[in-house]
Amino acid sequence: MYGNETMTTADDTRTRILAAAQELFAERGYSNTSLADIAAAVGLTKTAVAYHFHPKDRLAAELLAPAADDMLALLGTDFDGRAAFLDALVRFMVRHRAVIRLVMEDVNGADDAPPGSPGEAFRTFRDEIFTRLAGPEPGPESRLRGWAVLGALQWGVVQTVDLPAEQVEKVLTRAVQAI
Amino acid sequence: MYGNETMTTADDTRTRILAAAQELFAERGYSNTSLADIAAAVGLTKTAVAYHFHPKDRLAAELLAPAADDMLALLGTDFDGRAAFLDALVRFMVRHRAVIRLVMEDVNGADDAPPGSPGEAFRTFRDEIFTRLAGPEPGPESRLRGWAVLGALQWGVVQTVDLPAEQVEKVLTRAVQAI
DNA sequence: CGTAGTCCTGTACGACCGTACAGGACGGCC
DNA sequence: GGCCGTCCTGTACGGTCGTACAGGACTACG
Repeated sequence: MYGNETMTTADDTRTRILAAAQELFAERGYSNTSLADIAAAVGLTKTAVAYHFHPKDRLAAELLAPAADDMLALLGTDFDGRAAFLDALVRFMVRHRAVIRLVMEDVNGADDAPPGSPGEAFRTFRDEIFTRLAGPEPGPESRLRGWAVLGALQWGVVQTVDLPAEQVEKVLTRAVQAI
Repeated sequence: MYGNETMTTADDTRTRILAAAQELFAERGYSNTSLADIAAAVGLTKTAVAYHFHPKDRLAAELLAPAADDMLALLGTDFDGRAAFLDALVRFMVRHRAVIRLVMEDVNGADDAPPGSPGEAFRTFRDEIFTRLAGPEPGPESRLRGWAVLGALQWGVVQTVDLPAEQVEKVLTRAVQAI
């Protein structure tokens, strides 16, 4: 080992990589963040990062794993009334605000969704959430309001990661239910 | 020329390239759209696209030119009351909804803003708009509401390009003023 | 007819991306 | 000591990006 000082070894580097990647993904997006960027933020080479997380997807997948569980729970349960669903949605968004950008946007190139790909589940998630918000075959006004809610939540949650979760939750819940 | 049929020549290709680029930028983002993608959409080679718009930036710049004028007007004028400013902001967003994603997001890599670059003006624009919305040195609640408004506008406007502008304007104005 | 200018293709380049692979430094275990 | 597995570096490959450049097809103009 390097010395008797507090050592930086083991899979602690994994978590450091994950933390750096989370931050960079949040501010630049997935496809605009290279392995070299992440490596530089942690003080390693890009091959070292690739060693721990083999395809680049795995980084996103690992970051998204906890959110994925809550996603299924959110889509699986029946809420009585729109307000209840909105509450649960806000809670979900706030809880995973550090990776919400990955959920809502790119993961893969944001276009075609090769079926069975990791990012495919997330785009269908976004659409599913939208359907829950606006209903199936929504009219123009419902569509507008639905997207407005999603946009307000995403931006509100992403740009205020430094604020306490309860406060964000409270304010956004009220804002979103007013839409 | 090719024949006596309606000819596709001249700088009409320029506008076709612009149209295709606008659409692709809107749905995939600037940095995730290559010259080859645009070229394929118009039925040309990427070098042909590069011939008309020399650095790639120029494509974005040309698309953003009309919005840039309104940006300056929006920031330059003093509105009495938040409602009046919100009205003007919604009008701006709806009018340029086809390129709002470029205004709000990437144009360049979305990170550092090399001073004097084309995209720099747009990030400072977003921040300036936010300051107008939330005030200077805003408290947590104002920050949250400000970003929620911007998010609602962006998503609402981008995802409903097929709807008539007046309807979008009306619904979003009400939604945003409720936040 | 010749010449210039416009529009486009083909090819090639350097930079960067994610990935693969060989090898080195190191600790743990026999 | 010898050996193996883990963690990391260095190098290299194929692919894609934006860009530069030479040349061809064509029209317009003298």
